[in-house]
Amino acid sequence: MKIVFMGTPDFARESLEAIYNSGNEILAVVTNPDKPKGRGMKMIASSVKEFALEKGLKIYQPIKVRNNEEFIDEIKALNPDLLCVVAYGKILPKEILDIPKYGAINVHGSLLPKYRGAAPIQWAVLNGDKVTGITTMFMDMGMDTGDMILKEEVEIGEDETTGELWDRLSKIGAKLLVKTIEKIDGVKDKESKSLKEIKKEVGAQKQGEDYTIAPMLEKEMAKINWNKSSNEIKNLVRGLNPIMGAYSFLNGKKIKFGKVDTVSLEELENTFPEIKEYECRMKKLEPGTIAFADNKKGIFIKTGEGFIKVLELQGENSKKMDFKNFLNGNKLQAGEIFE
RNA sequence: CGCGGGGUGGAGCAGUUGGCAGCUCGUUGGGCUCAUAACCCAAAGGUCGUAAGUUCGAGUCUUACCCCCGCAA
Repeated sequence: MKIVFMGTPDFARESLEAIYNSGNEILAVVTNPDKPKGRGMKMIASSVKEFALEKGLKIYQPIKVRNNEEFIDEIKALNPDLLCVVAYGKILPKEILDIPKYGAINVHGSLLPKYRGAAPIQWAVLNGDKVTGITTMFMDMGMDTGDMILKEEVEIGEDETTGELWDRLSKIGAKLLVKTIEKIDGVKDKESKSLKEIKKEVGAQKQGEDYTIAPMLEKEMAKINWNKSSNEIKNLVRGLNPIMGAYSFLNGKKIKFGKVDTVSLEELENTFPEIKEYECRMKKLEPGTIAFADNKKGIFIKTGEGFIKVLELQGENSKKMDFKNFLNGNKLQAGEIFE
């Protein structure tokens, strides 16, 4: 199969690499333009571009694709069999989706029709879902509304972060994409068939109507609301790690949380037997209050319902570290309150 | 030239108006203990990022350079 690949971040790179290694021919790679990024705002190439450069693949980096005749003509001239889109970052117009003979396919990081949209993986973790997955589909004009081809379920670990799940899904997505390509390639006499017939033979299924949307994450949501339950806070921390990072202020300083775990009052009493007599007082602590800061046992914070134990955190201008190291250099007092 | 922080014993940090280099943890040895990651005592370990300058004297002030990190995604 002669393929044009479109994608941008590391998530897409896995897929590109898998196609590259699968023996299919990559006619061109389309990725977002380099962006000023990082310290000093240096221009940084996307992960996909890096790989394409490494392998000497043809690269396009259009600033816009809609109404970009020149770009559209170039893709047309390549005469691709298939267009593979993985986290490209731009909405593609119909005239591009219609170019390839056997359609445009997409890898999406959820079990469609759940979590259509920009941040499916993040929302699965934020919502504390136990299961999510990968879906491949034929693209149409809607946002992740195309007919589904293959699906693979993935369990989400209780302590898994968005970053970890992201890594796993990018590999599964790559595998599934290659399988999907093989499936389309396996259709007999496909040259003489219409796209509609091919879809039918591949077994593409319409999505149900019970869809949900996973919109882009907003900056404000990263601030921890201590009145929420321990579980909700844990999901927030997991879901925003390592992107954005859930944070809170202590004495005017921003502290980001990398890893936390939920702790019930009972578990806290087992850890600190001496507090049994103060049980009432512990219950009355204002959410956000540091109940204990012990360099062996952890940092314990009261929430709206229960407590959380902080395992990994990051101070201002500092890097992420475990609570032990953090407490060596930063003095936290029980009774101090996060805002 | 996007904004900002920092380089001090193995780790995380403090170091005041320039005057013998400190804290917490870890490491090693010893003690206490039925026992311990707990407790007590002791020890080792730093040419304070590099180079130059100011000074009687610089971790601390000046200049240049190297390296690292945070914000933003």
